[in-house]
Amino acid sequence: MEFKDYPRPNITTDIVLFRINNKETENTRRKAEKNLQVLLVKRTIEPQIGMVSLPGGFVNIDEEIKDNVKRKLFEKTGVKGSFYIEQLYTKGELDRDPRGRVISISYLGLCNKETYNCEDKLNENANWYNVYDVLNSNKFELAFDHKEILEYALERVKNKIEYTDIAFNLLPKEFTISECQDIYELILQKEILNFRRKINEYVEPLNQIRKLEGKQFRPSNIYTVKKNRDSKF
Amino acid sequence: MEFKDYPRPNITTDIVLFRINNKETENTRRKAEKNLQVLLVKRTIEPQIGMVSLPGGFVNIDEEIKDNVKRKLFEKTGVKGSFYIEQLYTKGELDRDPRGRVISISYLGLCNKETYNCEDKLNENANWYNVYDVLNSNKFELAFDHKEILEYALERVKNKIEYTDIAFNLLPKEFTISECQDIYELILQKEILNFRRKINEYVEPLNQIRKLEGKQFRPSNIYTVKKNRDSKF
DNA sequence: CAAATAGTGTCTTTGAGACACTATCGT
DNA sequence: ACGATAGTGTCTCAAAGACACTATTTG
Repeated sequence: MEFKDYPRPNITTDIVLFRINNKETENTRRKAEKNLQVLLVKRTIEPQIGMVSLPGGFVNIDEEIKDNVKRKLFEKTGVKGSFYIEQLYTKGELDRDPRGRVISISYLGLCNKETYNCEDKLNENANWYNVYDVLNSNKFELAFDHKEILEYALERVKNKIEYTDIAFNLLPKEFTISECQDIYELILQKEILNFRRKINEYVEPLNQIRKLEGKQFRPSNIYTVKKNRDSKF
Repeated sequence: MEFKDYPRPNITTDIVLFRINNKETENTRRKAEKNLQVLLVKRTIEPQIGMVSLPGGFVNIDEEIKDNVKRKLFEKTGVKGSFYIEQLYTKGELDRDPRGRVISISYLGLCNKETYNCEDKLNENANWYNVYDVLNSNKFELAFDHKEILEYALERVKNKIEYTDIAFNLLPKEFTISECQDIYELILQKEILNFRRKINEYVEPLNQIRKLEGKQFRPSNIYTVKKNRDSKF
């Protein structure tokens, strides 16, 4: 038994992949440049040539959606790995792509230097962009409705970071409380008091210290995510 | 400029439409039969004939997704109206439909007797079912992966009811605190203390009283949803 | 008055916020 | 000692929970 033939919409995926890329300066962390980045591709063909867009592409009829997300991500940007992804939203407005009817299933991804091939070079037109620059300045223009999707992804992270442990997907296995706090403050866009205490139930100290070369201040403990705590997710 | 032709997956929508249908008994509300219901359709054709399924169907290439949800809902069940709907999740596993590749965009709907045509008769194979009966007893078998979608919808409501005002979409414009509490308790599946106080910031008393015929107890005030409170959504 | 629901008062416990304090490194 | 970050102690205040109490209806 088969379906009858009729004109079908195109199906694509798009992924909003975030990473953190903070740069520390001289002898201070406070003045560090704090960077929440998203992976985008500069368009080299019409329509919307020259604009940046989320990596993604058409879903084959015999391909699982998640496999398509990973495949297209690699083809367009050179990035692969095993990082956190979750479905975001499906957009299908009639006029969202001038070429025809396209329904796009978007995904949110969170990676860190241990969960993707960060040593490899990116494809020619792929680049990591500061999220807030992309959203707020008009130096970069996002193709199609990708700005909307990016905003939605950021909103999702902003919400879920408050009641889940997704933030840790942006951190390597071992991290300091300050590194973790940077992430929360970057995403929530505000200073957080008593962070150490709030995050305490989620983390576990290894009994190791991380000394930073040439930094003249107290080294911090190294922590990992606590497993088997009673979480809702 | 057009897309090239290639084999495309089928796109459908499915809607999980909830309503509340409590029956009061004799002279008491406490012992009332409390009913959270979902609208399902008995399948009359293969595959999975005889099972119940969520109303839905194929998206036309020139049809907005939300329009398709409403259209298919009406065609399959006879229900129409202007009630709350939101997108739930898009499922597209290769083997989820034996007839071929089907990607389904599911929606959650919440209605009440004022927001849909409840006076009209339902289509022959459509019916309202108690949600917990459907999920927990094995009297009803849900077709395809619709049980998973129904569980997901219930989970979504359960979560959002705690931090949004979606619950009020299950109530008519005017209601009593007890009616409202019934909904929260039905969905969260637990008794709630101090409910009146918790809901207070969301509701506003009209200065009217609802007397119930033959009920020998204090009549309650009538409330509406408070507008213009500073909400996040 | 009794039965049943509607609605309030108030005590206790818990957790969030503010912020001062101690600890530890390199120069 | 100083500058910078790491980490703790503790006070205050507001929200959540428990539960006893009052109010209003009809038979």
